[in-house]
Amino acid sequence: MENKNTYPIKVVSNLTGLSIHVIRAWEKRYNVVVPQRSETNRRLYSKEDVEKLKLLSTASAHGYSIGTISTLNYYELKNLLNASKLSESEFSTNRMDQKNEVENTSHLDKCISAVKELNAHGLEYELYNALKDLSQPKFIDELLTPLLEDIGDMWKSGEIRIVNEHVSSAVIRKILNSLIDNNSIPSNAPSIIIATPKGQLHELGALMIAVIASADGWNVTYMGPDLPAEEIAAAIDRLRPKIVALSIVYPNDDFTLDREMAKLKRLLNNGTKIIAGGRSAKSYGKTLEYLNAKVLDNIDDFRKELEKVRN
Amino acid sequence: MENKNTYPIKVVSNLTGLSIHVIRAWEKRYNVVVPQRSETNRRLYSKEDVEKLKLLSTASAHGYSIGTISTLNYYELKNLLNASKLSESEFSTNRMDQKNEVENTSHLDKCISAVKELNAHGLEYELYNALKDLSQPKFIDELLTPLLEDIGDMWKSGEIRIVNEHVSSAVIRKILNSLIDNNSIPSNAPSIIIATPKGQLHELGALMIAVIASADGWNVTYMGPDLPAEEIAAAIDRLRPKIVALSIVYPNDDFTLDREMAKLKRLLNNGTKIIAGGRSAKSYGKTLEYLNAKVLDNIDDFRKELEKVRN
DNA sequence: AATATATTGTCTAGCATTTGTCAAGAAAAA
DNA sequence: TTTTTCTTGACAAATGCTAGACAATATATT
Repeated sequence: MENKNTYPIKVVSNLTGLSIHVIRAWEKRYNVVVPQRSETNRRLYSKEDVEKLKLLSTASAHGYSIGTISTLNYYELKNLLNASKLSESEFSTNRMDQKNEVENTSHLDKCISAVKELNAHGLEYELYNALKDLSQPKFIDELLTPLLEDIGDMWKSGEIRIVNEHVSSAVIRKILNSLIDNNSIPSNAPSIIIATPKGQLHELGALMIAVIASADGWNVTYMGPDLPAEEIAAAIDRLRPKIVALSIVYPNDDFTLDREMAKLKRLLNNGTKIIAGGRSAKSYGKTLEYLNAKVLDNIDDFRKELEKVRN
Repeated sequence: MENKNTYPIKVVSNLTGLSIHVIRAWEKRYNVVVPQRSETNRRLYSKEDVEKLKLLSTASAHGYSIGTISTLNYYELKNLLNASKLSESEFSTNRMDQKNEVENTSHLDKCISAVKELNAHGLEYELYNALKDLSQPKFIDELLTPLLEDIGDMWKSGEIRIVNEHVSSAVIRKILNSLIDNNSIPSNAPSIIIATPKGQLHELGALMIAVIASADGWNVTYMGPDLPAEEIAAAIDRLRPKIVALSIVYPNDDFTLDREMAKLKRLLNNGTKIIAGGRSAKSYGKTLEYLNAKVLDNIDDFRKELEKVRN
């Protein structure tokens, strides 16, 4: 194979989820990987470099400081992550052959084609493929989120039918479900409840949040869509979670939600933190403020909030 | 084994469920563990440190005060927890521990307990356990089906709340999804579309059917719940499946469904076979007969029908 | 029973280190 | 031209450290 040292830094950044700056900083400060250089001094990363950086990236994301793990080699890193039961999502679908190259059509484009063609298998295959290439955060932030937006747009514009949206949702739901790993969390991990209030049927956003919290080591209880306030309150009472995350997607002309939120407020008395997110969360500003809910714009803020509450 | 002291305090906090503050406090006050320090005075914990802290954490969570157990070593702690039947196993809620020895409690009973306790992880764990013990058909016929019936009954009788039903559904959906294997299906496998018509929100039956068809080597396109007739027709038109399976769960006072079925009939003209199943399918006898649909009572008949159509 | 004492988890303040991010200016690639 | 990449240096945010204080419980003493 000719393409042994073929990854420029931008590609490495995409593959690992690390920013270009961070990759260079880690090299400068710790020599975590020292890529070959082109004749003109460009960094050229090998496949092994990328793999090691992926491991370092997930380890770093789970609290290991780069300084302490920078000296470990590939296998020591593997052990470290296995020992902590934090191994990155394992999708060794041995069947899926490696067509690593040919990245000209992006994952997103392929996914959109599959959606239009009502090709559920194609969509699923492509998403798993992307998962192999991208880190999990990138998968969610840069593929799934825009894909869902595009599907929504295409649906609104009549470019696709309801059935396309349904089938795609089913596939995405399946994949998100498979990413929620409940087996590797410590017994006394902090708990989070995830629900979408009554009148809110769309659940993919909630599932994404569930995946993120699970990857971050939270004890996730996913309650699904369309749950009345008193039911959410009952669950809080029973499970005493640190956080209740509400996913709110539908636009703001929905008075049911206001009523439900008021009810929830009445029913709560303990210190559980409430986080609201989703496309339309902001439109309920007053209601949510009244609930002492933290309103989050985007997924990354949700990640940060998780960290904050945890400590 | 290399005894790497590589765990920084943040990771230890995540692994043990203890806050960083508590870890330091316990060290300052009782020296429960005394980690090595880095050159710059950062704490570096060993694997043994982490294990001991885990034990201390669960013991503490179960009422032992840290002062009284701080002097115990690893094995004394183990004994203590075993003696109290509080092993750190992730899924032993203290309630269930007491009937530990009684293996005659069936999977079903354990699942029902988990449902009542709103213990999503317990339910998931138990179902996976059952999956290991039982063959897939038995799992569906003898565990999942009665479990769903029981959940329905308990819900109707007010023994459990809506939220119990929701959480359980989410878990079961997750497991069923994971059982649909789309990777090992040959490209020329016969196709089947699975949907629940409009007005039919409950989808677990449909998912069970999807699992069965998938296990039988069919190319499954699962379209999810609540799909209008013209959308189903569009999908049939596009995918040309051999079978369309409709899952009908709600009781028979639903006129929407009659209308939807009539519409579907109008929209279809090819030779696709339609199968209807689900608790309430029979109540729609006339309507479905008019559609030339085959109405099936139980899952086994569905399996047989699959075989018949395939050949 | 009431009071005193001890225990324990949580928090703050001030300082040091670590780490992610950015800017500027030059060079190479698209 | 525009984008990408390079190096260097600087900065700000995050994290960790110590010491000490506080409030809520638990335990002991009167």
